[in-house]
Amino acid sequence: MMILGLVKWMQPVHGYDVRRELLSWGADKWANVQPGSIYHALRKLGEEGLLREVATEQVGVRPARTTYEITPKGVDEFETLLRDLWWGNHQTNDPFMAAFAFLPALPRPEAAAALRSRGQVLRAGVESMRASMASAWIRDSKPVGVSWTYELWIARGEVEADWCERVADRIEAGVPYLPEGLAGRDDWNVGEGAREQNNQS
Amino acid sequence: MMILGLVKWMQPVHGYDVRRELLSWGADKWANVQPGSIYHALRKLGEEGLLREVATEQVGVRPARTTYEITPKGVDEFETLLRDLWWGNHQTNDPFMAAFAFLPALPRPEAAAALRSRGQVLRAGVESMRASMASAWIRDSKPVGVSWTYELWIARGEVEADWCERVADRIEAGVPYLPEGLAGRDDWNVGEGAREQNNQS
DNA sequence: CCGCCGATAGTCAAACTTGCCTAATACGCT
DNA sequence: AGCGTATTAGGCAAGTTTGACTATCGGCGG
Repeated sequence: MMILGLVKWMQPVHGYDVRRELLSWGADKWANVQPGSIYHALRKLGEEGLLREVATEQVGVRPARTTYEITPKGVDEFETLLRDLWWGNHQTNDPFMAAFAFLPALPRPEAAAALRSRGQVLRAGVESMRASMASAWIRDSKPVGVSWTYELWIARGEVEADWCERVADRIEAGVPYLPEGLAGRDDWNVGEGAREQNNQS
Repeated sequence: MMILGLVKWMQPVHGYDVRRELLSWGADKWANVQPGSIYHALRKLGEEGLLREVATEQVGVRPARTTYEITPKGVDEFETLLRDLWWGNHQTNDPFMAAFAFLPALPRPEAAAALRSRGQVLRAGVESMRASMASAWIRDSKPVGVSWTYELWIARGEVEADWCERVADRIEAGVPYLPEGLAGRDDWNVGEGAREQNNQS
């Protein structure tokens, strides 16, 4: 969990602070940390002895907020986790790749169109990140790591947009989905008109 | 869920078949579908009326296996989901990016070394995929989509390896993590030797 | 002055995942 | 023939994640 890292960084914090920071990083998109998970995670880390409750102040009639702090054991665990992530190469799982596996399930024109659209969206994203990086706000008020992250996203985005267009070209050109010798229908008769056919495993 | 798609593709199937296919795709790595999830998913899809139980044959004393088939409603749902994934641009969430956000928590030499290592691992992966693509087995016995997928992974891998090396260079060159004007320590005094210090948020 | 809206903190039950377990048969090895 | 291991199917309880919800206060437009 990277909640641990945040607590370490912001030292005495309460859940809501963590939530805001996480959202400001847009971390709900690229880490799997939705706001709802935070409090549970904090409590669980507390039970494991990685965090320690520091105070439980109450301002007015608002819900009491509990402040947490990291313990030495927590620091240890955090560094272990961090090194794991930095050194290990964990496969990134991409929902689009999952969908792409079902390529033959879409009519060719639609598949090509979708890919082209995706390519454009990616390029737009790249442009917007370029603009962000050029802006003074990012350069002067955020850690440099942010820019470097953007750089990676830009590079990935460009490569992927190129790929989308290349594949779209092939699909439009009618490149067959299955190799010559292999039995099976080339497309999955999308929509209706599906009759029984022999599919031996 | 992409289980739905598999059932549609392999028509009457029982859970174990789905599991094997999924594993043979390596889908446990890039989709979030571990073998244990499959049966639950099948049952749930059945309850929702997207799948239909076809038979429950029992061979010998083995556990009975229930065979499923997709319903028209299921086909609809599948196509909706598929289009969603093809057209929408869902952010891929990458655990490494999460870890990279904590860059200053690692000593510079280690961070640089980790990045270089990562770069090499990525290049090795790229090479192995290149080899796979060149091999006849892939070309002649798998859908072309597989090769295209590999192509994307190769491109991504290369771009990312380049990035790793670029960033490692910068880290080694001692580029500061924080912009000039900003208060805060440059690194997070990793390891020991951490004494209390004034960390005003 | 009043009502509406957003920010503040956090809870909760439901849904989803996951790793591990069972239990019998087929198969290869000595 | 005896034995160990892999394969075949699938169950299950425990852990995680999530989206929706509560309830209040400060400020702002009308």
